[in-house]
Amino acid sequence: MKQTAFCRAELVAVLLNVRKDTPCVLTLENGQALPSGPLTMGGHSLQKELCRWVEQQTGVVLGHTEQLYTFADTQVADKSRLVRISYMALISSHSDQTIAERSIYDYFPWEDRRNTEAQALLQRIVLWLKNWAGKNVVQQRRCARLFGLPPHSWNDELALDRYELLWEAGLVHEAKHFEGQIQSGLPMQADFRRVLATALSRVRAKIRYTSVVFDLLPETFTLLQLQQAMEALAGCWMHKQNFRRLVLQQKLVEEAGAFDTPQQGRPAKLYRFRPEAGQNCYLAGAKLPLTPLL
Amino acid sequence: MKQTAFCRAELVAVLLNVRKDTPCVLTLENGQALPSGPLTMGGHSLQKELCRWVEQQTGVVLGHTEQLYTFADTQVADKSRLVRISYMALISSHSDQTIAERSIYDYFPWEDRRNTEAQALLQRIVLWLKNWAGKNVVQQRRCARLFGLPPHSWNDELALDRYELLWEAGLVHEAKHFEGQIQSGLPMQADFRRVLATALSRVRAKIRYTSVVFDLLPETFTLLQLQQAMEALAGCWMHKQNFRRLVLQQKLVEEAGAFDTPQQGRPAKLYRFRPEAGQNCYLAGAKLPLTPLL
DNA sequence: GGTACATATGCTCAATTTGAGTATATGTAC
DNA sequence: GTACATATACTCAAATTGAGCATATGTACC
Repeated sequence: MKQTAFCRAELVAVLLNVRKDTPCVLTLENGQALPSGPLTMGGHSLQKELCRWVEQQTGVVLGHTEQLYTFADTQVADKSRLVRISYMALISSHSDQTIAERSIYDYFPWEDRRNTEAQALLQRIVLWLKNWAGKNVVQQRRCARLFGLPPHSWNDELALDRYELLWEAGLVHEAKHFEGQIQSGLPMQADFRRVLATALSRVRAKIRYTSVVFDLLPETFTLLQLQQAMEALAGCWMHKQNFRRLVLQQKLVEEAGAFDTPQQGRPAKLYRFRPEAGQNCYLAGAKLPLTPLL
Repeated sequence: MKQTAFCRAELVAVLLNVRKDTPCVLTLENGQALPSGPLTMGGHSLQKELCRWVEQQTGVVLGHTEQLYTFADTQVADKSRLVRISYMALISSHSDQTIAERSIYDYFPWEDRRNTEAQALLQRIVLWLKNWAGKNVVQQRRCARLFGLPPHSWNDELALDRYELLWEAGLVHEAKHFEGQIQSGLPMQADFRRVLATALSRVRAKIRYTSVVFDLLPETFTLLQLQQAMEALAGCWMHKQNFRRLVLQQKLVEEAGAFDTPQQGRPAKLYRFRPEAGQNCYLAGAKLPLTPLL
């Protein structure tokens, strides 16, 4: 075994947020970077350190926080290692801090299946991939699985895998052999976009079987707001009545006793999350209660 | 922001394996440690580095490998940070390497709900916890949720959370204020047992909705073997006929054309995993097809 | 050959859960 | 009070699941 290596360590944060029907991320440097900073010495857990540090930097109070992934790049300059520990944190959308946020889908347009323009882009991507895969059956299958082609159906949780595939296929700016024909979302510095893709995959998986969506909502909310948050994150439409049934039957929420004050239409009841429901709610078994494709 | 901190970095590996009906882990130092070593310099990805390093050390070829969690302990000696990046890797049970393995349930006896002795232990743990929680409603609820008391049911995926709760309650040796009344599984050095608990939780979650179980099985296997691997990991019995139905209906496997040669009983067909099935199989929606509690 | 055993495999059926609607209620703006 | 927009209630067939019984096919031993 080789000698112990000293290296630098950094924390990277993906701060997520939902504004009405858009999932947002806090970015720096004109949308090209995620907040990050060196790991300091001291007796705190990484998680606590991150929270404190983000609060100092942005004034934002973090909700659910979770570690994503640790990358270890080799620095070209001195061949030393740079360890990047990435975290995802959810911010309640009621918090009125003005922070520079962008839609996650600015970076992954193909992930928003509610947007018809983006779906046209997806068509072009798929064509390119078909060409890229050529006669390689393994890659053909991979493309089919990841992009929901014929035998398969679209799986929103595979956002990270899709990004990695596009990277390999040279379809994103960060790729080594980028081929610039297709407008494939905003690029970011370093590995940041990959970290963001990791966060998207993770949060999409987690909203299904935990109560993390509620960390993105204000204290009280309507069922429509809840549904919109889910739709924003999952990037697809859901069946309204069935969604309500799912939520109410499981007693995940309780009435807050007040009503919404909408611009139009009948005011909706306000609800609040029932902490007794705990972490394990099935806000959608494995499949989301989708709306039928038009 | 403080100055950049240099720190040491280590890799830790949880190597998992299933022997008939027991989930095993490769350990060192008489079961007290997990294989670990310093992160070396060099241009490889962490994952590749880990694989190569484990192969060198143990001669074992790794199947599915995945990052678990990164811990950052503060060293007492010089106040520097030690970053530990932990990985879980699955080993096909056909590999005939003789490696020193222990049952995972030696470390977490309460997690094996197939074992009646262990369930007696669980009774005692729950009593202790009730006493520990006292009148603190939050902790009472937490205990109830994690240990499947009245309103809740047992959730095998919460192994990590349970370990953390026991740690806080001073019921495991590693805890700061350990109270040694209850024989609560073998202890390990440093954070290793926590890393192992992370792996257990992770693998239990993953076998439900991905094909990782197959990485633990030999090339061809019977449906019973598949079921036993699931049962070993989940720590509970499953309904045989319904399990078969689930697997066969989804076409996750194909007949290998040969038969098992058992000691007793009718020989079972051998199957092999169908790679076309891809990663996303629902080997159990959210709930496992359990056998009714006698 | 036949009996005991042990496991594999096939099949049934009621109870739930899901998918996709239709129908009705209750607010605002004009 | 009419148009609109959204909320909420309820229905019903299809699919999935939970639990079980029945039958098939092997070995070991008399």
